Amino acid sequence: MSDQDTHLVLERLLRLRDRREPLVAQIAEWVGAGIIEGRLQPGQDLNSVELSRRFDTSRTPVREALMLLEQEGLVEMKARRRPRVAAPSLTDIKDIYQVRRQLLSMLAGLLVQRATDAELTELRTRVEAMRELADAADVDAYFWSHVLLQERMTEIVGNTTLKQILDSLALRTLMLRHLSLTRPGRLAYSVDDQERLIQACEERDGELASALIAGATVRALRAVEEQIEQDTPGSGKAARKRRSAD
Amino acid sequence: MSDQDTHLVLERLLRLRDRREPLVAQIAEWVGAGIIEGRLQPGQDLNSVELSRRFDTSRTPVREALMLLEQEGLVEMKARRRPRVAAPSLTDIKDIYQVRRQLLSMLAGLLVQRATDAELTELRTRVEAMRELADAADVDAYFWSHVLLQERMTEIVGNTTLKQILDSLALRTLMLRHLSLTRPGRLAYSVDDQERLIQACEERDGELASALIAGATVRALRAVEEQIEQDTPGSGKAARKRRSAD
DNA sequence: GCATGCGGTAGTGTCGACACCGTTGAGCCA
DNA sequence: TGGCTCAACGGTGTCGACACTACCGCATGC
Repeated sequence: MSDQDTHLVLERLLRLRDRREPLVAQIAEWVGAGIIEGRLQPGQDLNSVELSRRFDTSRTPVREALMLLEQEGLVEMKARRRPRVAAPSLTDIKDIYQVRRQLLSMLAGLLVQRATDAELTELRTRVEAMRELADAADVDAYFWSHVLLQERMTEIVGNTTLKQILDSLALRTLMLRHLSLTRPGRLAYSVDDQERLIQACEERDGELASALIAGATVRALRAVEEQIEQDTPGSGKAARKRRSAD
Repeated sequence: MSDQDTHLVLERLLRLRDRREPLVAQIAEWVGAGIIEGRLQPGQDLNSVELSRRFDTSRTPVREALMLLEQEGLVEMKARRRPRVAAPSLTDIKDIYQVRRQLLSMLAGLLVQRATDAELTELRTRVEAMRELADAADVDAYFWSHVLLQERMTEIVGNTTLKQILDSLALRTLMLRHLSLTRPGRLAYSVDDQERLIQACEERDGELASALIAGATVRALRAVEEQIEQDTPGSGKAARKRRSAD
């Protein structure tokens, strides 16, 4: 998947289409993608003057873009302080995954109730494509397909509120998931989870689907935790996660 | 409960403390309270020029305040269009309550696990105060106490993400709840629900607590639905709820 | 009478400037 | 040397102005 597509996905997750001017959208996408891809480190200052120079605009649209990302939990803003890339603590991360688990299992239940057979077929096609990406160890492509799959599921279920919240939580975990999927073997596990989930949906077994997706979420969190442990032996040097309220 | 307190609650729900300049906070509180109290009707235009005149500022802080409220679902903004007071459709409302039910039942489960006895005592005290308000039919005071009670519960549980989402959903339903609690008998039902919930927590029965709060949410939705039916006989005159994407 | 095209108006998005505040580093004192 | 003060700097919040656009009423043609 190309950078072009990355921005398309971000545009959808941030609901930029028609909601914001293209200028603001462009900035939000660039910064958002930077955070997710790790180009911008957690805790790093996001100087609005510098950003406005980079995009050759005034600070007003930059500010607006940063506020958008703040809402999605990617950026932290305090009055009169420089905005920074969000640096969620381990506790924050666990909290996010806990809520996510609950809502995903709700999603699975609704999916079983509401998805048509045709829609399930479509989802299965997507998962099969993902299996190929996983086999090819194409982490980036797999990663974004995963996001798109989930977005499609929320669309099928049709609960706008649920979709918005899950999109927001997805964004928050994107940078972490990007890390965790890099772990060897994780891709295969992940695609297996997806396949089992689709199967349960096809068998119209809501309980099973909920349980499967909840389990997958727990495993995803565990992978992230291990990755963080590994990144910070003792109390690491640079990329150490800091409590957001410090 | 006075207007003063209303604004204090709003300040907390909108997380304005330290996050925004006082000027922005003031505008957001005024508009937010207006929407919740019904002073500003759903669908009504929120002219930023007029607002800036009212607060004797430029349009920049007004814009920022409106964006804050947009995040919380109280205001709808489309690029180059006038911001409007959100007018959720009946479907939207059902969706919100569905998600809310799920998260509240998660909250109840966690509350049972994590709340200390002292904290439960505190909650019980609050509920007892609420019963008095309900007996006195002091709708406004009951209404805000209810919001505060829930906010306290989320604090006790200590999951920041969960708290933020529930606060946001609470705001979205506030104007509806304000209506629904006005219905005769509703206050008594509501306080009964709260009392049973606390009891279940004291007995450390997570399943029961979850079920109770879920039931209470369903009843709240039903009350809102009835209220809307009543407000719009056939396809009412002024305050008819309109699809947000029209 | 009705649809269509066309200004005028009102309101939004962006800009550059300015005032205010947080930060930082140099100098000072103990 | 170590902690404190303070001033210069860098960056944020707000402002008023301007360009652009959605909206609305009007006129025109049929």
